[in-house]
Amino acid sequence: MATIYDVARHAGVSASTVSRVLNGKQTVDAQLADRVRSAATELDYRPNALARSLRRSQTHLWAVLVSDINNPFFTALVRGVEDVAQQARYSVVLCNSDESPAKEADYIAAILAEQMAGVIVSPTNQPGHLTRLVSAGVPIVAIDRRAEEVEVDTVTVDNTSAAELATAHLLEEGFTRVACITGPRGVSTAEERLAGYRRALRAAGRKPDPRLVRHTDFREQGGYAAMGELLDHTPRPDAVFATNNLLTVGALACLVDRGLRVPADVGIFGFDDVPCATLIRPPLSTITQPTYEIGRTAADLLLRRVEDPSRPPSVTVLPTELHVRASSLRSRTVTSAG
Amino acid sequence: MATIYDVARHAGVSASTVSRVLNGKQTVDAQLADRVRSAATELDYRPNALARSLRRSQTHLWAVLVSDINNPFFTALVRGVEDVAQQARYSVVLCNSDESPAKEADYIAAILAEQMAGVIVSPTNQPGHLTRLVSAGVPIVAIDRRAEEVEVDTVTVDNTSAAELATAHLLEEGFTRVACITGPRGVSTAEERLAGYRRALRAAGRKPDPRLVRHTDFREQGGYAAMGELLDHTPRPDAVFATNNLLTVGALACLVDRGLRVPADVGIFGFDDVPCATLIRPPLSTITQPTYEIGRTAADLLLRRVEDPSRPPSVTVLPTELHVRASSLRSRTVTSAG
DNA sequence: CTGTTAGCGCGTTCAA
DNA sequence: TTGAACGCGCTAACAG
Repeated sequence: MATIYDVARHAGVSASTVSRVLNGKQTVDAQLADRVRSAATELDYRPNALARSLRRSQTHLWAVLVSDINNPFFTALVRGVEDVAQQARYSVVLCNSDESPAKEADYIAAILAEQMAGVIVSPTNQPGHLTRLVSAGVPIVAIDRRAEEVEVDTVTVDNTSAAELATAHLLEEGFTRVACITGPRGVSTAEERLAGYRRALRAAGRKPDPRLVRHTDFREQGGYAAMGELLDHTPRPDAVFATNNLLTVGALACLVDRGLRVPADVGIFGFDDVPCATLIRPPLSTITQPTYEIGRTAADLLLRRVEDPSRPPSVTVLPTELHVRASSLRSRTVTSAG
Repeated sequence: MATIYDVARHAGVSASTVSRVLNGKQTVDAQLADRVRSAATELDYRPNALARSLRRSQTHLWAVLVSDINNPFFTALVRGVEDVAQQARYSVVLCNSDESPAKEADYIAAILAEQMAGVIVSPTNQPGHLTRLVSAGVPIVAIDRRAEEVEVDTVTVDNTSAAELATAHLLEEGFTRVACITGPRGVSTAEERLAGYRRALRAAGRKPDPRLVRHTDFREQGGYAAMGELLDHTPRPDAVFATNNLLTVGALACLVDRGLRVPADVGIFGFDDVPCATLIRPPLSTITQPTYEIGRTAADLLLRRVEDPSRPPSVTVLPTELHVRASSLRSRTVTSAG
């Protein structure tokens, strides 16, 4: 690999001049600049990012640290991040903590060690993890979940209201024993969506029944098991609100395996888009989030923060959409909305 | 951030001694080593990976460069890579070329600039792309698709035979106008699976009809459009073999939208696991690949190549599984296999 | 406007 | 066994 000195020699100038030209400093004679540029292309010169970063103590790498790489919600979001990043000449790398605090810690160490220029993260809220990044001055934007301990830019949706709407819809449809399968305690999305579920029940004059609530990990397997438990106990639910796409799929799979009909035996309402939603019968009622926009917005915030690290942290709440389809309709014709 | 000099001062030794201790060189007095280690933990010293990499001209970052981050085949595979990488103390970052040669070029430039320690790639086979990595001496393993131009370690499956089996099954079921929806020309998986389809037809004494073959991009939208075209032309297929999961989903969505029954009107056989496969009715017949194993194997090969760059490139062919389900069964009861 | 000099933080010679 | 000196490739002071 050619270094900046090779280019300098080739163009008959000093290394600093090469550096200036290649970094677009306007204080170089036009003719010299041309010589430098042609020397650079001739030698196929590519600046050593390591050396540059060491000098500037900053890279042009952004990390997107997600809790589950197999969740299409997160991968869809990456697209939005990439589009913004590319325009600002950053590269985006995806890191998968796999819901494991240890892996998250490893990646945070790597992000720190590699001095990455910014991080977009769906926090697992392990004590100290994000603090480490913040105190190192790494620009951070939290997505999906709220970060605890630290105040950072956040892009999220109104989980509580969306969950309330979905649950209210089930109640209005005439379901009387509406269960909720939600994620781990302490994860803000799991808590907020559960809170919305409870609020809807209270608003309808019902008392939330703790026996109808299950906490589990945000995985298909978790949804499957939780649904099974709910069906095996009293009161047996006649509808279920699942607070994430994987939970929805798992719950549905459980219902199918037990030969229960949806929505005749059990109604179901899901959160997030489900892969192949159009192919699943009956069509699933879901709350959807603007995944691409979440990614874009987070990336925009990251850019602004890189420019001005002192700006006060902001919280952006993006709108959700309620899609009522057949899976949540009691004894009515199938309609479609949203 | 504390530097190696801070630690040295704190421990009353020189920076070189600190370096030696922290890199496990055995030539340091035990007592001194202890002092160094406690000084390091006390200052929460974390080596600057940039400086270290600049010096060693190598990072501890692996890149997995895939053509579609939304394809679960690729994200599932990453898990296998991660497990191997973690044990060898590498971090894995995922880069999404999004089937765009320009983006792939950008990421390759970044990989080169950041001097990443290794790359696992599903090549788009753009002229020069991989060559650039190879000539820079970056260890590479190709997955899914074969790399052209360059000879590199490759992990793949026997696409031709698997496709032949699937197509033969459709023919044996009595389908007479079996179509094939495959990926872009020049992509080895698309070509090989198409070749297997043709081989099965010939083996059954049929002449492959070019009007029943469609090339498109490996996207759901592509599968949808291709299926639509096939249905709008003569001869109208009574079965379709789709050579990738997204194509399968797209084709199926098209059939559903047109009110066609599967498999009564049109039979379907897919390649790769389809998300939510268990929830789709009728259950889909598919060829599945050992995604996790592909990731593990590729990572193992990468490790070996890092250790011994001179080792001759190898090709690992992993087994596929044929899962015959209802979508490909003509006038028979629904059974399940595999 | 240009070149010389210095140093980012580390690992690795070379002497001692 | 240890420390001093050097350089990885680059950018940012400082002079000229």
